[in-house]
Amino acid sequence: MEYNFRDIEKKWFSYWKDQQTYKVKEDANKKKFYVLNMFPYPSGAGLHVGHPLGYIASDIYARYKRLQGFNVLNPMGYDAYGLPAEQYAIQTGQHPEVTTNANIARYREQLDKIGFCFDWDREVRTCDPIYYKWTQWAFQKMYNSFFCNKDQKAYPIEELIARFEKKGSVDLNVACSEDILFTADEWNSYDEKKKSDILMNYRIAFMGETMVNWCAGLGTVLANDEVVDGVSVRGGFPVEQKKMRQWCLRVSAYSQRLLDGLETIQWSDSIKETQKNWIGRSEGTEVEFKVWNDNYNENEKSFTIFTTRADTMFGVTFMVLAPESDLVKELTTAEQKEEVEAYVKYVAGRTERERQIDHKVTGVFSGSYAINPFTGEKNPIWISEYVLAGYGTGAIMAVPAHDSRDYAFAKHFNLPIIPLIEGADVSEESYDAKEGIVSNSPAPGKEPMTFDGEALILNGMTVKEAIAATKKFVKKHNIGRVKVNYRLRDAIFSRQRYWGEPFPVYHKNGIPQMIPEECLPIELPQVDKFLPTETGEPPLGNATKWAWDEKNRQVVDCSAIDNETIFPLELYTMPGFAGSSAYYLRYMDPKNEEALVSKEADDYWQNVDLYVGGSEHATGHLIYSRFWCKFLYDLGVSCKDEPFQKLINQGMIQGRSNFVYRIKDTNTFVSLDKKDGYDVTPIHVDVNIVSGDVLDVEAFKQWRPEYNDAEFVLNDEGKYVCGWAVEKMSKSMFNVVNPDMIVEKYGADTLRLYEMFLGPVEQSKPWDTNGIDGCHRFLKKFWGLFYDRDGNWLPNDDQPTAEQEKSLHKLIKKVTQDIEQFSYNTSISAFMIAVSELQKCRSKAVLKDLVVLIAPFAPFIAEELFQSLKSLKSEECRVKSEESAGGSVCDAQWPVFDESKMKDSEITMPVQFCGKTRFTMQVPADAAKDVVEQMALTDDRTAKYTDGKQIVKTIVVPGKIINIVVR
RNA sequence: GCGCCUGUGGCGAAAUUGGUAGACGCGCCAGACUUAGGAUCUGGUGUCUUGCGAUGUGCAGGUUCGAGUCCUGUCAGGCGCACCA
Repeated sequence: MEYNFRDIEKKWFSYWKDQQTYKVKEDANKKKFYVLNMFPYPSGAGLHVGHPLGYIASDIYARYKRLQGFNVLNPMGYDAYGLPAEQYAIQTGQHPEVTTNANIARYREQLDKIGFCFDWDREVRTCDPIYYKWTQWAFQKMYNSFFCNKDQKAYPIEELIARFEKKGSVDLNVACSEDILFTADEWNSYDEKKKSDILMNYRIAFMGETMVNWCAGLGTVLANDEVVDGVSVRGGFPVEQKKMRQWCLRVSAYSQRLLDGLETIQWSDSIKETQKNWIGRSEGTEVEFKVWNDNYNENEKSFTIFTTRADTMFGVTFMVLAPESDLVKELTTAEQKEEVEAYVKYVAGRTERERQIDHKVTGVFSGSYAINPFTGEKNPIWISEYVLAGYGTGAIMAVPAHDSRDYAFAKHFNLPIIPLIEGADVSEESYDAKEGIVSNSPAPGKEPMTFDGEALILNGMTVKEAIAATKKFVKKHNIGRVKVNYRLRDAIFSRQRYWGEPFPVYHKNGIPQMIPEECLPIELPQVDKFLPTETGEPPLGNATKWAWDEKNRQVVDCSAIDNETIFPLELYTMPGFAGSSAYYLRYMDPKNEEALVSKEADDYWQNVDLYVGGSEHATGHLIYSRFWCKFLYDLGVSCKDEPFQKLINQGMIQGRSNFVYRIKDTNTFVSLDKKDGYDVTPIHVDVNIVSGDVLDVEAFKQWRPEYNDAEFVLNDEGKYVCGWAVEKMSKSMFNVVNPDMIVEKYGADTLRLYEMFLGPVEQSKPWDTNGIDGCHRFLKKFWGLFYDRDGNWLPNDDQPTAEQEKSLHKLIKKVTQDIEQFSYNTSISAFMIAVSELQKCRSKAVLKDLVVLIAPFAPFIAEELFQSLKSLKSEECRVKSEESAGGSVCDAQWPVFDESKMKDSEITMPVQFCGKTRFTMQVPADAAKDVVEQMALTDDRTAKYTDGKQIVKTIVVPGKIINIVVR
């Protein structure tokens, strides 16, 4: 009987659906395992063969874990909000919801064909009000929380208010946008608006006037990870820096926890490294410098700089302020005013992209000086764009001898350079390394400043020691403080778009107000246009029913706004990462209307054990999700403070394009191997009419009208061979391979097997349909173990031979190990070997284990054969319980590896040279004694064999002894 | 510039702790069965050499009885960060 994958796959797909085979419930008697894929954005193009790669990898693991007796949660859903649907809506007027739903339906259809064990009852969609209710809820919780630096934990904002009422902001150590000083009396005297403004400074979700990435092309602000090289990731539109009032999340508060958490999770080094860079922790020192100029006497005005090189205090020759710094205005003297203003204007006119690409040395003198606290010298204060306003204090001390940027600046403006490290030559370039012995600190013959009679002397110390000594000194004498800086910025949390979660916020007399929790969700209103309004408001400004009736607690028509009881609702929407940050929690309890996730479900499922997705989310989703999780952990909603325990980044599947070669100015196409000697133009040809790089000539003629009368120069075998290249998989290259077509031609099991056989899951590789026949043949051979060509059922009650047992157990060991390590390609190789070894095996017991082993990879064929084998007695089937005795292969038990079955004629023994064990080798058991005697004769290099030949190395493999004769 | 990763046949790739390099698959070659083969089966297939044999994991060294694997340098490709003080 033929392996009829079409009937088999159709049959078991409906069976699994009818039996709800993949439905999971919390079960205290079973250990849980949570497998998760990054949920897809349902784009209009549908799935190509690259998309399911990660899903297949995780599906195999999920099925394997289930066969091992775990209760496996393997859900799927859709990240349904996003720009493409909205852009499409703007162009066509089609509501994004309509396109999104159509795309989801298409995705689902494609996914269903591949045989995943998803529990679709748990599906979530980020655009579904019952889902985004909890996105809005989490936002409100963040709004009503602040972050205590000392405890490294979020608390309710009420606790902060209570503290303000008692003690004001004195000695406060909480995460904030800026330090604000006020007493309890002052606080209590403030009006509601003032209090609200101050609290915004501390809330975890807050509205702030910040520098944002404004993308005019998209009409919205973007987060830092959505901008690359000064242009938007989506669309590639230029992005400029602009100060705007936006909702933000105080992600930076969690910097240290985000960094520490990386130590507790099993992610790839490269992703961890990327996140570490993005968080950018740097330990340094803040030092106060007093200002000296015509306007200020000494001691009147000072400012703070941040440095990681406290050891270089004696090498400071000038100071630099960021052009955007508030200090610029204060420190510019009257005579420099004009020049400084011109410079600041010039810098403001430079785009982010320009600043990133060319690092011009520019700057202007402010007219003021700063007094170095250690030398007492007056250093000029300059203003330059190479100092960033957003990092540290926006002001630096410049040490040109030991910082390349300061060096370039000093050379350009002819400022002094003082070397501080013994033997450092700074005549050509700066010495940036943090190595060497400090000198010139203080310079010979110069008296350093004293503090309570004590002076800082660093000469003779190593750089490391000098940094430590300076830190200690600075702290002791209150000149500054030890400070840890992070590069991680707060996330801009609002977008000027339509197709996103609306904020559960209304504005009352300039003060944002939260919609009462019990009124959530606030649903996205209907609009007739998806573009910004004529007055420049975001698209939600087009909504007519978008006001909040405080008294009746409901959304009402905008025309009713009276600013007494009815107020306008927020016009911004949330960004894409809002809905994707905590979706993994929602899968645990997707229908709960009372909570994001119930205590019981959260306690049972905890967090994701295995997360599979692309590495491109390293600085986006994977940071935001960790932040969100930590916040929910502080809140007591999640019992884990890391969302994803183990992360696998599947590689990208690139396209493999095919080319035909048209002879210039003709409609004749020449085969690849004949093209030399012709002047040809390569033309992309649809890979779906090419098989094994051989063009289907007739299909090509039909492909495009202009090729109807094409002529061909074929090769000697009468074939047209195409050229090929690896490119991105895209429609325009005609190299998109659709999984449906593969399933139609070869079946889902073959597709699954082949995608895994292609190479390591984590590696990027081009899709090449050419090799797929090998996997399909393997499944046919596998089928052939059970049915002969005439359809006779082959398995019987024969006892397996020792050889067959060995083949099986070798396979069990290999496959089990490989799945644990995600080396699916090598386990498929092992299957191929095992199947050839077991060609003659008729033993049901062995064949049954084989079926269970293949089930994670090729579930359809496994189910079919398993059901056929059910004529076996249930204990032989090793089915776990009576009630599931008639059940699916999914409920079978993973075969147990038995070391004793592997034992045969070989043993492992150590080989010694000169009394030291050099290596181990496998030898026939009965020959062991013999070999020991032979090896006992060894000296440092040679071993003598009984026939008198000199041998340098003896490797014994099963059955034969290979001697390598010494040269 | 700094940090991380990867370099193995015509192709995708294997190779416990250093121990037969190239498993397995594709492709290719030969043969069998065929009217036929983009079906199936069998055998072969790193390179050079008629053969014996030599040689071979980007390149150059080193450690070792022994290196794809460890160390140093170097080249190439990829990724991340990037006036972050």
